[in-house]
Amino acid sequence: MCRQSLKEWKQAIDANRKMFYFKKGEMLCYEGDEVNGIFFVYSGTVKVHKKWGTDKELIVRFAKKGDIVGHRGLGTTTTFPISATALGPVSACYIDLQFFLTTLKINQDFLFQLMIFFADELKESESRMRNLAHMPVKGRIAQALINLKEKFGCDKNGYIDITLSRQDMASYTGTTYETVFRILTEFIEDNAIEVSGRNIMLKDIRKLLSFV
DNA sequence: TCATTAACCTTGC
DNA sequence: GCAAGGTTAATGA
Repeated sequence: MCRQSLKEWKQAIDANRKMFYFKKGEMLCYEGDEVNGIFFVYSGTVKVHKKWGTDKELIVRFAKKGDIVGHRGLGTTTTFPISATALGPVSACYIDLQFFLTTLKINQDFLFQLMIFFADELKESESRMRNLAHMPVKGRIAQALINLKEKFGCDKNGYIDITLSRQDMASYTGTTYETVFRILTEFIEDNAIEVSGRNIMLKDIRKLLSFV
């Protein structure tokens, strides 16, 4: 996006946006809800998840600052195919769908950026689907840890800059929390990672990659 | 601040 | 994967 169009876009957003603040555990949108707009995450982390069977959930992806949530309602369906839950305090900006669609028609650069975003997301989604289907659990968890580190980076102590419960890890990797716990223990014994509470530090990425 | 409760973690089977 | 027991976090008085 060029400077000018970004500036115009931001000004337009300021005129149309509504800021929303969510506490930990609060939901931005519910699967099946009518789509009236989309969210831009301003701060905090959001998990995007989907019901899987009757009571299981699968975490599709994590959205952080600057990411879009709810854009998949843009297609021919008029309801959200996913739910989104705040993992911590989140501020998000809600853009009216009509305004968003109008902007897409007018702002070519923005349209282009969005297309790139969709392409990247599709690529990641396809690779995750393949992994869930063919990779052993250990490989999936190793891959998930590497992905999370790439996406969220590390805090000042070297731990991955996202706090996930074992439950969330399990939902993200398509397994149960007991399995997550046991495999994390194996990784610790292998000296591949270090765990402090819910924080995880990757110590030996090459070792992790050997399971992928 | 403390007690109660709920959610989450860990472990053995 | 299930269930039990322990731990931590959240809530309300």
